Amino acid sequence: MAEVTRKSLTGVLKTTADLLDLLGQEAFRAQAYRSAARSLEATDSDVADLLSSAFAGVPKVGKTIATDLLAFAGTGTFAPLEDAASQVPPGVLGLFRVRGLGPKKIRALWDAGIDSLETLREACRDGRVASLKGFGAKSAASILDAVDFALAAQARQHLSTSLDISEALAGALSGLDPHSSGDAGRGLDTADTVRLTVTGCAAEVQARLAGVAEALDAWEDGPGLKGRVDGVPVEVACGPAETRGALDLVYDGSLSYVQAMQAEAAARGFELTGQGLRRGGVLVPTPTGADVARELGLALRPPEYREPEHDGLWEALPAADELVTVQDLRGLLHTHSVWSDGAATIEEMAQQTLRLGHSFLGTGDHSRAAHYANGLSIERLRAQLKEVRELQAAGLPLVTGAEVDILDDGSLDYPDDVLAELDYVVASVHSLFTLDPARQTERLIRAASHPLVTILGHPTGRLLLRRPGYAMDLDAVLAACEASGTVVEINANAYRLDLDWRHVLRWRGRLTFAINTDAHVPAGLADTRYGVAVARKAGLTPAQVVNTLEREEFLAFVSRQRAARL
DNA sequence: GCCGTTTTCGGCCCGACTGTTTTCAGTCG
Repeated sequence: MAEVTRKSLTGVLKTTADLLDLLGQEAFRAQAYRSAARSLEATDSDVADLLSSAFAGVPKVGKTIATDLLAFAGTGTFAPLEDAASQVPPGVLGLFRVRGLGPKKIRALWDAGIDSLETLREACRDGRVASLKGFGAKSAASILDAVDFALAAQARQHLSTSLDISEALAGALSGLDPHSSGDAGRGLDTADTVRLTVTGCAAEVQARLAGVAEALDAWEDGPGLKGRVDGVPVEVACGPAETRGALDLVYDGSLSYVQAMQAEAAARGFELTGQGLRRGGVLVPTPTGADVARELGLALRPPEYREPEHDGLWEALPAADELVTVQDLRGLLHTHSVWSDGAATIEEMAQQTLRLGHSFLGTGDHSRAAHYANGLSIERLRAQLKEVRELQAAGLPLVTGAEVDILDDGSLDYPDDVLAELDYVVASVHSLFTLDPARQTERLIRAASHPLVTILGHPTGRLLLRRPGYAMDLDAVLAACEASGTVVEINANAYRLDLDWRHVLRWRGRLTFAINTDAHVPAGLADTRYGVAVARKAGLTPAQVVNTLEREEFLAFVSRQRAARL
């Protein structure tokens, strides 16, 4: 079997929890597996250490779960999951990906003979769902929408998943010059297949990947292999050094860009394929993509700019070496701590920020309306400010902030005099996602125009592959940000990536952005790489990203922003 | 199932919203 990862450990725990809920077991038992998964996500220890210490000291992982997880690492079988799964048809588990369906409703559907996303879609259409007890016409319609979303999403992975797998494969292929290709290589927010290119032959790739990928098979057309890692489809394309440039270009994509390049090549009497660049059937050596472009007399687009949205636009965008990088980010803003729903102290988060090479941390815990997230009352916020001042006195570079809930009417969850005590303010929506579009737009415009709001947090509320953003007039909200000088967040959490790069691309030059991790654990502070991928696809330079400023410059920026609104 | 103990078992986050009901169950953040 493939090696256990943090993701495979937390995956079996979460799936077990879902199944126990579905089987009607005591809710707290399922919750225990979920808590254990969350705890494993939050711990900083690597998987090897966790296993060798038998999970000693990991909160929420007791004797039973620790023993079962160790057995899973050895045998690939997690006993509680096997037990539960044997009682449930495999397709039923997929129903947990449908928004609005929980264990009780899924159980009701299963009892009615609906046991997969496909059969659920049919049952929504033919009226069976609407006629079930506890369901109705409105439920059936919203479930159908959610099923279509889930079916479309199931073939794709988050950028973080794709890059994790890509890097694991690259490690196994070291020496063959592995290159992250395909959607993830271009920094796209989601990817269908994880693709790599290497210099070498298929037999060597196959030998290297034994034990890393499963179900490895040679391609039928051309040199390469396909297989799966953690259930995710992977493809490795390979070839000799003299065709590597063509290989990279073709497998990097996008499809429309490659087809355009192939058409340009044909117009010049060449044939461009993954097997190389040929003229009159004779191979033209092209070790790099730049060589291909030079032979064809074309400019080579940076991989970031190869989507259809960049057509006719990319030449006016900054060159790749001018785009913002993770190293350019000085401050990590909008972060959580144990004060609300984070898993680490402010001090631990700040230390990790410095270890990653950034220069300051901005606190950003939840405000009082966020009960579920242990949001801070005004009294607790002031106590937190006192702690921050002590940490600052001890030499930690911090700025104070909060992620303040935008209330029903667009007002904020703390009064102005409290907001004014903070160095910066992120305003975010965490409630009333289904407000009618006109009211939602009005609500967000009001919040974005508030004189003390520094940054509008995760502006659309989307969760990639899970739910679309709230219905509203996004351009009207972004125009309000432009008018009031409010910074727009690029939430770097790989499950959000909100604002979407396509909107950032459209609004670049008119807005200032912040690349924020929204980290709840120290490891989450490294999510900057995903937010930076968004910014690069949108052509952003460091000057357009507010948290490339050093601490004092950032504080001065906020002062100017506030002064301009008086 | 985990935790913290009154060391043997009770408590584990909860308010708001939605669509279904006919007073509330289920889901979400």
